[in-house]
Amino acid sequence: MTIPRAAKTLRRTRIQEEKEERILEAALDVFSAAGFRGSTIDQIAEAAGMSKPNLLYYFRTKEAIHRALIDRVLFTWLEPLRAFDAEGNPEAEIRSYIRRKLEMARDFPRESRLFANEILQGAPHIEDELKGPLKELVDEKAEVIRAWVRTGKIAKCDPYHLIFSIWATTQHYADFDVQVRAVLGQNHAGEGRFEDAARFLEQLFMNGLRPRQADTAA
Amino acid sequence: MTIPRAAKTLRRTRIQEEKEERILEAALDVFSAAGFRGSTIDQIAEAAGMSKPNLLYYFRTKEAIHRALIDRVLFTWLEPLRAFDAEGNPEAEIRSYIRRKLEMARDFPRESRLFANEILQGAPHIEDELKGPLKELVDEKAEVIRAWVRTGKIAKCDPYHLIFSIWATTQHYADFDVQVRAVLGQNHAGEGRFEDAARFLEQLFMNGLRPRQADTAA
DNA sequence: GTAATGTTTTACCAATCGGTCAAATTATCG
DNA sequence: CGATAATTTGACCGATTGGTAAAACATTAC
Repeated sequence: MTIPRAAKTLRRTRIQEEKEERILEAALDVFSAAGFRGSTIDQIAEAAGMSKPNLLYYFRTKEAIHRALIDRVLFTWLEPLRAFDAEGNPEAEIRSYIRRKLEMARDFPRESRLFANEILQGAPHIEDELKGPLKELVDEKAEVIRAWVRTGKIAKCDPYHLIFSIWATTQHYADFDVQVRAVLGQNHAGEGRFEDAARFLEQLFMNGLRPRQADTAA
Repeated sequence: MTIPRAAKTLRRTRIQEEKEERILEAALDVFSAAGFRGSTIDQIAEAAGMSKPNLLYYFRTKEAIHRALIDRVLFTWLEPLRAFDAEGNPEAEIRSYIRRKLEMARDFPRESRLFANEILQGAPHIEDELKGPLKELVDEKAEVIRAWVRTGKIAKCDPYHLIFSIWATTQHYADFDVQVRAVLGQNHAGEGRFEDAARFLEQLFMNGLRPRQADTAA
């Protein structure tokens, strides 16, 4: 008598690990390109090179695949923000945060789109993660930035909106890639747009946040 | 013998105008919240308060609804960029462009999400609009910005990435609204976040783009 | 080897999808 | 009014959806 679902077994077999890996990889492709509702189990199964019932042997529902994928990707995704260091030089920290986020937009666009799709459609599956871990992390880093403002190391500004603007500008190059390509046209076809973007954004934020007379006075 | 489709009649009746209006309004609700593939005709029909066959009497396919909606919204959506004036004062023009875009994110979030969904998923229905009218408009305005840079009125920077960064930062407040709310939490619950964002972004871009010694020299 | 367990496939299901059809109903016009 | 055209409805269709059942097949442990 066989126990029907892989989840029931405590010890995971080699095959289980391999197949789950393949499924999550395929699911990232599909979910990031079409969102949760727009994706089908069949698409994921085909991308993973297995039959639908076979896939459902490893993940019982579409939601289970999605949840496993989110859980797996979220931690890595927040890595750059976590690396934001209170002790470091403000200018260098912000600059390297921008660079890291931009590198992630370039190297992991599917992950970016996965979250973008999810949030855009009201975050029905990750509301808790946003209000919990994410908020706490941002609150913590906002406090760091606020301290920098207090000590006059950067211009007076709202730390939350500073973080939002870095998220928005960097992730834009992953999430809205087709638009960026369409507007830039053939002449900027290569990956050069990421270097141009890095140059622009670093300049914008560095000059934009440099402390000015009025700040230290107040 | 009645001609089966509303589209066949040359003269549009009062009822046609009213119903098409209601359908497009409902479609904006549904498409902006779930994307094209994630939306169903039934959802739109229910939101419009009519039966599915009745809706299909006015628009023959789901794509036709979507197309009509895009056509209708796109022009208005580009209005702020079109208003960008070469003759005006650079600082004032950029500042008011940011303000206008932010107002649109606040007042027309559904329109913003409609396009965001579309572009995120590869822009399958608006590729032509991106590569055509949008690109041309951006090219034109980029030239204006480039002229400002040449005459030393603003800092040396890539005009395309400047435009992208304004799009990204302002639309962020519409497209990623749930995340912004989740992170800001209850204490910033009201609409105050838009004013805070406006203050932050104006400061960022004004200071970030102010011409510096090195620019005028080069 | 063989028995137990783990994996895959085939066939299937009910619900939902986009869309059609013809008949019934309502508005418009002379 | 009556006739004609415009609108609405309910019943329906084939395809696709998420998911299941059970048997066939493969692997592992002893």
